Amino acid sequence: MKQIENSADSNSADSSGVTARPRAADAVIAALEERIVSGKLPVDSPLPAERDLMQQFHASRTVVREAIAALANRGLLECKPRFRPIVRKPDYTAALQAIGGTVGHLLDERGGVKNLYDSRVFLERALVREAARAARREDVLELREALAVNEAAVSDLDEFYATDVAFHGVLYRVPRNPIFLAVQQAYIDWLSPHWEKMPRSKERNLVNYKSHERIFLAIEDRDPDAAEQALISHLNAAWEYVRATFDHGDLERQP
Amino acid sequence: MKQIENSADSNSADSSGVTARPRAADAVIAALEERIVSGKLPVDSPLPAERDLMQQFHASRTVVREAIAALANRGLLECKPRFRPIVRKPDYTAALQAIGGTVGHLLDERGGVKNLYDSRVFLERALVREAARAARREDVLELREALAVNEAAVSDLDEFYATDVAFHGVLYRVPRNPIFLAVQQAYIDWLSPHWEKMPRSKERNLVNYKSHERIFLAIEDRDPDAAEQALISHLNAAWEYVRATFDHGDLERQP
DNA sequence: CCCTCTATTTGATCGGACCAAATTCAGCAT
DNA sequence: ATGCTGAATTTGGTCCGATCAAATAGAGGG
Repeated sequence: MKQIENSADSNSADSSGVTARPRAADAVIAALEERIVSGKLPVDSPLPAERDLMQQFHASRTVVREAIAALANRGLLECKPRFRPIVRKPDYTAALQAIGGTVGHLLDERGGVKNLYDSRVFLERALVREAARAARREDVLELREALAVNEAAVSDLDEFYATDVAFHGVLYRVPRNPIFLAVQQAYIDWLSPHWEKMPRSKERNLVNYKSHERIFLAIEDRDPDAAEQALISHLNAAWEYVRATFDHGDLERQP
Repeated sequence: MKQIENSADSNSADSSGVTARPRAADAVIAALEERIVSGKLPVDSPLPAERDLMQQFHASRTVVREAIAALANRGLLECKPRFRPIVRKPDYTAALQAIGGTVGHLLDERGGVKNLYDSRVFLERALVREAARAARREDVLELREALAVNEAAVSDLDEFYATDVAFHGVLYRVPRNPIFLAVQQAYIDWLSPHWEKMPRSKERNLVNYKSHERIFLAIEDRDPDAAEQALISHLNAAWEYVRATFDHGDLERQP
């Protein structure tokens, strides 16, 4: 049983004690949300026509439409401009992608990129430590394989980045927590636009590959400290490279 | 200069090569977004009336309204039901709060809480290591202070949780990266609802305080390994406690 | 049975209208 | 002049009906 459940969209901020009269759309939103999460509306299936929904909910087209928009923004519906909205159940990856726009603005501020990159370094430090400590045999094998693919792509300026990402991706998979997968995807989505304008070169790729190799060897050796050190060197060097390439003010840290 | 910049809401998924004809609202959205980020519309000030906007943008009320809804969902506007939308510039904290609803659903799935909690443990392990390695004098002082406050609240069943959060909060502040502050807030927002139904007791508080003390001492000693161990014991014990208290299926991990 | 062309459905947008709450502001009391 | 009260006006929330163009379904031909 739903009680009040106001706030059609993300923001509620009910500072006043009294809950403002909920908008009519909120009821439709809640009803549709229930139908979606309960499975009455199957995932990946199209939503009924708007004119149907307004009859079912005894509501005007306006509120139905508003509800659809709200649910779309929450990720429960995916609507392409002139097509039927598709029912979706967002996972962590989708959730983080949903705030990509906001994060994009934050990255434009001074030190925005640095902040995000620092957090990535911080997380990956912990990831390599964990990998060195607790990676399963299969993880190590996967990492070795990713490393080999990475080496093979050193001369391929277009492919190397992908294999680079894939190598790091193995690290994110070790804890076997879907949250980390989503976080890596978020880092890729948000950081790579700022990375791709960086000039690529075979020499640079070789340096990066060597770093990956050091990281892998440390993990294989079950040496968390060495792995963390290798990772730090690797990512710091990469940062310094882009910083040297085009030093905008937006690279400095903003505390 | 904006080029096309379609997709009013979060989801774009432009799998087809051709960008679908953007909706009329998208133009208004882009225009308003520009005015907001550029500061033409001052933060914390109310948006012009809808009827004004429809004249300014030469658009119908429908699209203006839709644009407002979209921007609200992006966090650039904060609208209370019958009031003027307020211009906002969301930070990382607001961005994460915006996906609270989605995460809420993910937490209801089997192992959802466990996944999130595990990620928290993982992050805080890295945080205490970092604190032990690089905390400034002022950080240590702050931590000591937070510890003292925590101890003083052992008998106060209502206050202890707050001081507990505050103690951990100091750890999140050490890297001086606003992202971590936002992440902690997210953990609090998303996890505490699942925590608060846990019975509180002075004995339990004392145990937790002792754990905090061990963590603090290890940090003060500049011993990352000990700090990490203490943190792990602390959070694992806390988890086992809730697990023992009410073992729902939704606690097991979902890989 | 598959492809094509037409008829229908449906999403997007518009314009107008109504209501109730919010805001403004004039007028009155202190 | 200052502050308070209530009416007048503004404004957001909601509904209705209509139009248009694209999407979809269905009929007809190869």
